[in-house]
Amino acid sequence: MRPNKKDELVRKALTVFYRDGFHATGMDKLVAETGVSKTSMYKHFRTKEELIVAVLKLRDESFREWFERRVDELADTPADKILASFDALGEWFEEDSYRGCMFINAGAEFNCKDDPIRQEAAHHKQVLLDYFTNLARQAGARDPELLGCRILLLKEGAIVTSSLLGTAQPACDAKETARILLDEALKG
Amino acid sequence: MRPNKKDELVRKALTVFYRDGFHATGMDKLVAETGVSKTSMYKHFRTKEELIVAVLKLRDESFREWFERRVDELADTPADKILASFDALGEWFEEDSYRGCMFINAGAEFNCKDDPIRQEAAHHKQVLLDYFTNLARQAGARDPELLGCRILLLKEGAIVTSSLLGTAQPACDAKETARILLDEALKG
DNA sequence: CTCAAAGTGTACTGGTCGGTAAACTTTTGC
DNA sequence: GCAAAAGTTTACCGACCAGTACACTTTGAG
Repeated sequence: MRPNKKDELVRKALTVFYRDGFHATGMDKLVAETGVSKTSMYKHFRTKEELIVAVLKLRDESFREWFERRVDELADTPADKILASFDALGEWFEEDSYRGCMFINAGAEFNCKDDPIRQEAAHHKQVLLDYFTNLARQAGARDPELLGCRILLLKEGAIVTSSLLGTAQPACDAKETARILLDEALKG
Repeated sequence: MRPNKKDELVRKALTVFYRDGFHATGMDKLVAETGVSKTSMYKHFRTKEELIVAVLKLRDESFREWFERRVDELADTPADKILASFDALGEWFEEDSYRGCMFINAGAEFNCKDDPIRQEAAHHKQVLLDYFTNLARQAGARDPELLGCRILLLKEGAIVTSSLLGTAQPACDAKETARILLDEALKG
């Protein structure tokens, strides 16, 4: 149970930060909701910012792990995986606890360019871009980097729209749009 | 100078909220940065939330006014206006003060479903959706609602991506993507 | 069994939060 | 020119903010 308490803190803090936002979540609330004492928190993380960065690192890891696994379950070929990405997103949008993308939210709250929190968010998007670009390459797209960019645009757009309008419909719209882009990238 | 002080307060508060975020901006900072006394603020707006809603209403109005005017300057036909939208966005992304979409940011900070701030954000996106749908209809798209949705997805995706990655490039990517969607919606 | 690491509760700091009270000055309409 | 409306300054409220100090208990490895 040695490294568990720290991980447990990060895991529980993730839930609260995602639900209520970063600035709106004080360390006192975290103490109340995680059951971890404040003293212990500040033994693991020197500042709230350090804790948030740790939370984002966990989120990056666990989201991508879930996402890529789900896509693999839903489709076999690279081209189908690209389309299935939006089915996976749709499932996410329909969760009760869905609150948009944590990295977009973090970027909205911490605007300073060189903020490590913001850099963590940028990193997450970059890794997802690479994921889509790889799928595009494997699918035989004419310009994999370009198709990857476009798929990412659709994904981010679908997240923001579904979150603000409170419907999972954008996932379907994005999927059909992706189909058009995929066809265009594979033809000729 | 009767209605001016209130409008001036909202206008200046907009700048600060956009730059620093909503929760990170206290009323005391607003007093310091706007030159309007706190007493006077609370005479116009009963709560901080009311002020934020007023700020968002102004933002909705002024952003759309700027955006639609700029699009009209850049293109003549409805189809070209859809494409020119992304040129206008690109100009916005390159402004030093660019900090992403204020409504996306507001939605990230205020997550409660029935929060008036969130509803204001949803309204803004809905009005922009209508704008794109109208352009799509005028352009003779097969399914204007569908094309409108897709253009909106690209726009939101470009905003989020450009904001987090700190480059205006997504505007170009989105424009070329929109061209493909437009062709698809006009052909046959 | 023992000792150190890891965890705990409680109380505290100085500063900021959103919001209010009261007494005063300026601006405006008639 | 006079009253009301709109503005101001200053001081204050209780609550919460991030972060610390200290004395205490639990836990795990040798």
